[in-house]
Amino acid sequence: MDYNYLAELLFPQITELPHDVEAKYPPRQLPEGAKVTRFAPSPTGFVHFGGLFPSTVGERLAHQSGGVFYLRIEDTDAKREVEGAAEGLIKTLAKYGINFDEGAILDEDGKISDCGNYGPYKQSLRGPIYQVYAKQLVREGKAYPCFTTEEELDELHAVNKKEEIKNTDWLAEAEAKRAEMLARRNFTIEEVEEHLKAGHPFVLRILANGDPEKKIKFTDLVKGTLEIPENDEDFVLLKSDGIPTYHFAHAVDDHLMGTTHVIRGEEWLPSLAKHIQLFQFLGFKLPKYMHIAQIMRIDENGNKKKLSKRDMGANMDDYTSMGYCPEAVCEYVMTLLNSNYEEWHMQNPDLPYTRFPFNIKKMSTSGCLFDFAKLNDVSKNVISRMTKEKVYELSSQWAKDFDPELYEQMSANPEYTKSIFAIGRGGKKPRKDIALWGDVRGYISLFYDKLFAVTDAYDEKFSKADIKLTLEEFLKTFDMADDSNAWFDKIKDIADMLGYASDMKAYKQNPEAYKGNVSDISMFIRIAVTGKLNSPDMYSVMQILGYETVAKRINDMIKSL
RNA sequence: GGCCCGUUGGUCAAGCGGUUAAGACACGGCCCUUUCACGGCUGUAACAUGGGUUCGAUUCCCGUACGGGUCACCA
Repeated sequence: MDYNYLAELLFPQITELPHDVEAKYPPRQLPEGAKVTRFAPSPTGFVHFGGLFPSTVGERLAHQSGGVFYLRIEDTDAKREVEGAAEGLIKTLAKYGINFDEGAILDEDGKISDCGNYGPYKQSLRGPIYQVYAKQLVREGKAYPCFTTEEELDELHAVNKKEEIKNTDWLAEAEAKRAEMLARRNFTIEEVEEHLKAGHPFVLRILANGDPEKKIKFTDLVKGTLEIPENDEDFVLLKSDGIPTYHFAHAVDDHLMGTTHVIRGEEWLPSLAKHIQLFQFLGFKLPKYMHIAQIMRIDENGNKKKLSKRDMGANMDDYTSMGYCPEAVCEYVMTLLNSNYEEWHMQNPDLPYTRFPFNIKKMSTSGCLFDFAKLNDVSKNVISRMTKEKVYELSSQWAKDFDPELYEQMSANPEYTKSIFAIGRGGKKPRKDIALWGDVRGYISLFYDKLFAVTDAYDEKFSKADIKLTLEEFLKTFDMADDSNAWFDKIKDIADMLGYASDMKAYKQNPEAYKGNVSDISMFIRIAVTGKLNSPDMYSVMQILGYETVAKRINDMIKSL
């Protein structure tokens, strides 16, 4: 077979040779040890929590080593592409500190444009480049055209749709595939010419030379040493529209763009043998690989499943609407990525996570479950460290978009709102009431007449007369000028007067001697003033509310009793 | 079904041939405390399983079970 002739037949329009292309992509001039990584999403929707993992790893590794982190858009499947997804992806990623040095970026108009010398960074714009290498592979007898249509393949295998794959007769399927592959390899130049003359589309397949009985020893930076069977499948390089498949694009792009470390999910492990073979055929140096474990969820049967699109917590945009700080999410991601992150953070509570020495060796090899409880804990700590100004700024920003009623109240008097956030803030042991901005309403609504409501009721074991008396007595002597001790002494006086213990120690020694204790008296007042059984320090609350409001709420309660 | 990967408390996980098998989250108790939150102390709870190798295996090897991934002109 005259492969040169075949190559001309298939790609008459391609005149460049691989070395012409190589000349346009000179090796990068980077310091020793600098890593070049990339994030390469396909623009098919929102950023997925699972996508945050490889992108965070890539970003950290590149920037920690003085290397380059770039974005490549893998838009080789027009059918699945979603309008505007790439733009959304970039914006969301930026929110989580994933910033690119190079690649597809947003210009001032919010449109995608290229930045850097190794582009284009959108695969749909790189068609001719792939074809140069495709043609070369044909010349070398390492790839061949296949005119079998998709429909014919479907018929041949009867089943190859995802849903039906479980019920497949696997042995028969394997034999059929084998036979078909051997048959399609036996073509003549004349047949090819006929097909082309008739205008039939073709896909370009690799001529696999692997023996699955033989194993390749391979070292993955996360998974360690792996043994995988050689590839013997004539997988598709170029689809019938001339656009490459992931496999081919991966080899050509990562080679040309100088990627040193390929970071991707472990779902790619099964196709690794294909990639190794391709790099070999193409004469490219294999990059280092890191296959990172998937994030899991629990399904209705209690089994772990890969966290996927529809799942709670998958869509990063949901974190924004729920009101999680990106910083908290990033920290949570770090705790999952590097097990010693928390320890480091305890020793360096004031340093941002970007200062943490991220270490590949500390990465887990098995998939972990997504845990909202842990995220909330991390998040509470992050927010508790913020100043009241910061909390006001971020929470009102959130409320503006997601809780307009709350926003209206908060922003009407920013200083007032900040004073609420000041309660128990600062110092060594700050309050941790807020995990996400969605918690803010519940925490501060009592401070706004429009949002205030009495939601907790008095326990029926207390007499209404006592409650009423407490409220009346409190109001008689309530003075905004009192300090917290004087203020509380007055409450103690009421307790004594009504036969409730004002001294907790005395009460504990002899509870039968009293109707209750000062905490009950406090509670009588608390429900009237805050509407709830639990609240932040009541003295502080009253100081913020002011005399008028406190008095009004107490009087309202007295009337309702 | 083939191939690949994985398996330490409910969750995230230290460990890398000899440990009372860390820590964090969650949960329970106690203390502090006018409630809550914070903080302090404390408790329950784990090496999937069977064989080897070894003086000794959570750690190394093999099998089994279980879980996950993948088997497209999708990435």
